[in-house]
Amino acid sequence: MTLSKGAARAAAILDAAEEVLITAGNAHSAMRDFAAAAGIRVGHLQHYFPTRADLIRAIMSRALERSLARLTATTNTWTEAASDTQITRADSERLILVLLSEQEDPATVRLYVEVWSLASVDTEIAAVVRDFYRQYVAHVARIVARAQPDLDSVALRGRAESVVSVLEGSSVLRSGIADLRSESTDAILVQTLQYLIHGS
Amino acid sequence: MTLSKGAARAAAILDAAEEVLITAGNAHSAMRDFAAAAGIRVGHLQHYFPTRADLIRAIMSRALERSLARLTATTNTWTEAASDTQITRADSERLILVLLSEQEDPATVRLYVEVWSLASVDTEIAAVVRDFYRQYVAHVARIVARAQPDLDSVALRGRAESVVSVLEGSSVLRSGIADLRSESTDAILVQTLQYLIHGS
DNA sequence: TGTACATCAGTGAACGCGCGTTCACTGATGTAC
DNA sequence: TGTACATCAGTGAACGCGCGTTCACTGATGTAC
Repeated sequence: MTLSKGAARAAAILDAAEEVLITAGNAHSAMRDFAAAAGIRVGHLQHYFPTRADLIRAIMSRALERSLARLTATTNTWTEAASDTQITRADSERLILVLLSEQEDPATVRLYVEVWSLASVDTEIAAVVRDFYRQYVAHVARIVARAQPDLDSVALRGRAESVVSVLEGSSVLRSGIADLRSESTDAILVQTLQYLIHGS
Repeated sequence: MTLSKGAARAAAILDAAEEVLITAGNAHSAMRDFAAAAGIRVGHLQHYFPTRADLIRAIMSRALERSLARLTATTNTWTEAASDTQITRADSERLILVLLSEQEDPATVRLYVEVWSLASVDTEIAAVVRDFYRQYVAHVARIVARAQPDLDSVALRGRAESVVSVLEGSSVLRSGIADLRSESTDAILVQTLQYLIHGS
């Protein structure tokens, strides 16, 4: 589908602004920076995003939606048709490796950290973030359910939340923030996630 | 030990400033806010912390040192004398519950998130943060070593980093950011951490 | 014990700049009849 | 098919305020002899 001129420009603005946000951080990026990165004037930027908060919110919610879409796309590849078929350890290992490899990208982690920081200050972003994690956990719970069909919903939820905890935590540890990345740790992380998804 | 007048004031400034930082966030707290919270004038604040960056760095490194000190204090309670005695599952469970309960405090999590955000922008803070995690992981590795004396250093490091990952991730999930907190998840988190510390 | 002087603690006003936002405007694109 | 008008895309300058920092200053505390 082709976007209208306005929608295409809005998307281009978000692309450019997201990059600015990733490199400079929320505190150090100004409307003038966003506009310059998009190759337009500030007034024009405001034509699409009237206030700075509007722009930041748009960047963040788009990024979170994209993360969810990517997760869904990844899991869909190994299930084509029936969504109630059992999941093998090989399936989940492939998924885990995809998720971990995404964390190699510093930009993604940077954006997540800014989102967490903003969520404490901007109630609209806070709502979007909570909703994102709710969906994220629900999706993982469905995966766990297909690995361990006998678990009840409370146990599924617990395991799904733990899986997401491990992933979010390791994204911080493995990123430049803590700068701790080693193959042996990756192996144990995979093992731990398998433990959660498939049981002991 | 009693502090000199200057040192006491500096500590009081840091206390007040930390609270401002926690409630307003780095982006929304000004030198005037820090000064007002400490009950002094801006010029006076600058007498102790010449620039804003100096103040922020002091807040952050003090907070991280405090975290490490608390961890050390907690583990020391169950080992009094000999540091090479084996650790029981009861010992480590107690430690885990202490660590998880600290995450109940929104202020701690808020500060961590701000530290992560700042580390991407301020190279001095980045160095402090990396050092903090290095020490944190090393400490946890020593605990794991006492639970599984037969593991080699690579395996210890992997397990320690995974433990810290789980803790950092769950702090995000359990805080107001994702707002996902349930007893069933706590149980599985404890189980997962035990799995890492004591082996399967 | 007293005096002179340096250093530290604290005040208060001002500077200058970067910021988000406002506003009046021009040009391009669509739409009704 | 042409014209009139509304809406959308985009420009450019200006405003006003909040910010970190500077600076000259006063009062308190310490220290040397």
